[in-house]
Amino acid sequence: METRYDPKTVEQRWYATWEKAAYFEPRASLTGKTFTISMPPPNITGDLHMGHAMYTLQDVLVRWHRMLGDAVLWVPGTDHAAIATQNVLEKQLSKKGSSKETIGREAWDRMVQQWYDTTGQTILTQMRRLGFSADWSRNRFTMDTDYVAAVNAAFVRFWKAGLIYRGPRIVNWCPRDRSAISDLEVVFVETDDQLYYLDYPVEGGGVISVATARPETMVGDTGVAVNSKDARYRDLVGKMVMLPIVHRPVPIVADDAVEIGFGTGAVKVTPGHDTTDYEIGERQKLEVRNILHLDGRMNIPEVADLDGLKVPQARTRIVEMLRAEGALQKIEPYRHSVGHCDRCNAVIEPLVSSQWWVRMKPLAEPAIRVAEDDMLRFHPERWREQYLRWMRNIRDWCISRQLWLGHRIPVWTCTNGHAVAYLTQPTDCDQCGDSTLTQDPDVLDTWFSSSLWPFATLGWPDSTEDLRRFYPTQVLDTARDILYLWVARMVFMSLHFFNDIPFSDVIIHGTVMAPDGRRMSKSLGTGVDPLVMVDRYGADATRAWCAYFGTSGQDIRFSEEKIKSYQLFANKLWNATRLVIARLPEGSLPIPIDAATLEPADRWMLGRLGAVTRLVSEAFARFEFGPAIDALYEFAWHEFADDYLELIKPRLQAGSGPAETAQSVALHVLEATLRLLHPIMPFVTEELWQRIPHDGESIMFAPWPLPDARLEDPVLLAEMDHLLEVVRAVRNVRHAVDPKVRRQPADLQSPRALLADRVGREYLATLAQLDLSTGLPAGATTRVVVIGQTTVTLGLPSEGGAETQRLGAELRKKLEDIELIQMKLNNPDFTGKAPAAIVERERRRLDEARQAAERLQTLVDPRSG
RNA sequence: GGGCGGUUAGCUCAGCUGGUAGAGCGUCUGCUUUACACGCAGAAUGUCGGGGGUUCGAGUCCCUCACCGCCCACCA
Repeated sequence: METRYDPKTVEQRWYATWEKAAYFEPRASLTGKTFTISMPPPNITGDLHMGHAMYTLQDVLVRWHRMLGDAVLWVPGTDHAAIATQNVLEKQLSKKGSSKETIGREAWDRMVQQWYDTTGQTILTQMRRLGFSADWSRNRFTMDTDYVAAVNAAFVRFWKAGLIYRGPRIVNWCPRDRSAISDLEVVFVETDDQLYYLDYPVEGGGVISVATARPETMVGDTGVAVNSKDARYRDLVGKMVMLPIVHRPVPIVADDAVEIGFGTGAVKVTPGHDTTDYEIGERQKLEVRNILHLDGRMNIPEVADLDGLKVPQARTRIVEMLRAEGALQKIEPYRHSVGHCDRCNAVIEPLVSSQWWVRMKPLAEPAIRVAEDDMLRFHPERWREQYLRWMRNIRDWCISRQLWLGHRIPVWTCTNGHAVAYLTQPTDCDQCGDSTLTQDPDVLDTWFSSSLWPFATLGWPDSTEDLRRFYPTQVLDTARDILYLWVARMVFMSLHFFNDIPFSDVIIHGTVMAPDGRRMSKSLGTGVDPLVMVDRYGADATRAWCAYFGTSGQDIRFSEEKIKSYQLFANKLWNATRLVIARLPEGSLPIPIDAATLEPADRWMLGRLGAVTRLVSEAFARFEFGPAIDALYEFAWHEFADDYLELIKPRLQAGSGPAETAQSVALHVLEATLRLLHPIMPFVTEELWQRIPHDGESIMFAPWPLPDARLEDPVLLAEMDHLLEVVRAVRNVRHAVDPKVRRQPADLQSPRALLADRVGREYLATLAQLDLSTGLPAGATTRVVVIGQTTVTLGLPSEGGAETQRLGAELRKKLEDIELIQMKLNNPDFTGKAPAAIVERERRRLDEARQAAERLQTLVDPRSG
């Protein structure tokens, strides 16, 4: 074996082996249970980024459950991401001076198909490099024929249940995409703007002042609203005002949506272009006037000067006109949020348009209940409240988009005007038999189709074997930004179609930020390519980083050094394995451990393994991977390699008798540790596991280790701690006296090796009197070191220097501690009110501190001992 | 406007039901000891964002302020 672990070839080789052997496909369950995760489908346009690397958490879970013996299925796939993809393709066309309108629908569809065919698999191929054990044979795409059928089925069932309606309502209109978008796809950006105060003349004399950030919409005003409790305006309610410029009379109405304290307390109402105003208009029966074309330009034929202008120009022009009419009172600087399109960043223009809607109240109700009843659990738990808040305040969902890409709405209208939803293209109208049918031109919101993901990927609406076997799923892991867009919607979809939740545990993993704390983004140049990390440090190291930070629930700054530390960890495992199998004939079978020949160090090690096994299993069950990897790192590196392997080295080299036990214990612990680590670091563990004696074809299906509480021995643990303390003290003294000391016997360089046989045969009791002063050069002085109950006699060549001073400082600190504890124990409030166990512990601490002080005294001034 | 999260060693982060602060990286010292220098053995480093309070005792509970980040809202 090489002295270094090289992830590259190992990863490639094992991944190919696993995939070829169909290891990622579900096997028969040994537990009677299944374990299913639907992978959040990445956008087909996207490149792999750190967000996807976080899916490592899902792989950890599925790999763990495979080892537990469950039938495991992790379903991968991709989403067509209608708006995003359309933007990409439109950009391509515009580069060539063309557009989708120019090439026409047919050519466009071909272009889309070609795009899907060529880019579809890239991101999934990249995921393989991270070792993801998803069942690629079940890969799904939201535009697959089967999936389209599921989308249509969902739509038709909603339709039949009366949950879908079409109607004109105010929507968020993106003038660039020329499509409606849902509330969730509007991002609000704080903008420095201006607030305009306009004076509208009131019928019978006087004016009423209104404040607005959008003066250009005044040409669409159909009312002025005041709060009914506002004494200032009470007498004006019911009167008419005359709009400037268009010279159209509109009524003053009372509506309590108006805040008395804001602006002037009077609001111009533009039901056609403002969500709030639309609602006021509905309540007050105000006329809805449209003043915009679908591309966002002014549609105001009665004012030739304005018609066809873009909004900013129209605003300037209207302000001039208002000023000329004396209707502009003042302008104030104003900061407020302006809605932008999530995808193309254009300013959203609310307008009234006929769209398809899903009635949300009946769907939300059960979705609220499952979270309240804790059937649906969130990790971290606080996301439950966020989910509930959204679900409780939900509004109807606008599911139609005026795009050229996506699932067409399966509604056909005949010449007699009968609109009906069909699963497939109908030949004649259900209602009148008319055979001239036209399909609705709109497509569905991407999230309508993706919210069917967990069951549509398993074959729904057909009752397939997969659906029966693997649905509902268990865990859904994703980033928080699609909690409402996707997670919440999957919940109510599943409750509607299955009367069951789609998954029982939702993990919201932290978002990876750039090292400087900014958002990771390609445009900012702050993105980190996970594949570059895989190239540099290996997939295992990259995964370990994700697992470490992923489930803390906190956003995390990217730290390459931490990934690197896991690369070194993999290397450590590699070398520890080299040592353990150095004297083992190739092809050896597992060696059973003979309990009768176990020595204290062996029992200590096995006990520690049991404790770590328990800790890791419990942490995994709580989805807390950070503490799990931490414990495994500490255990494998420091306890197993640094302590145990050093202790048994002499035995390993001896070759027989106790050597065999040491060998078999070391192998046993190593093998179990590899299994515990496998879900997080699959490659290096498989490679090493295959090189040591093992049972089975792959570590992927090796049984998950069970903790053996019988082996955990607190007394032994305390004794080992004591031993290691003795070792440390001896080293310190040596270091104090002469940092450069190196002499025969070499054992002082490696006191653990020196102590090993005492730990073994004579047990720790021999430590009571430990003489390390033999074999020293002439002129050595002798020191006696007391550590707890152990006396160590050391022979050392010269007196100490700087280190003795350090020990002096340590002694002073100890004396301070003693004083502090003393004070505490002298306080009757403490001894009277604190629990007895705590007081007892303080007493013990005091004793220990005194002993330590004594020891330090000896070291600082050898003559005093 | 409302809500949530964060503020702990130089950096990145852990710290469960309150009992005198931990890890990794970095820094410093020594060591090429035949598993590993991608290593080993040691060391140093924190008024736990500020201020109050509860308590025998607070990083941990309560109040309050500040800053950073996120989410929600009919911010005319």
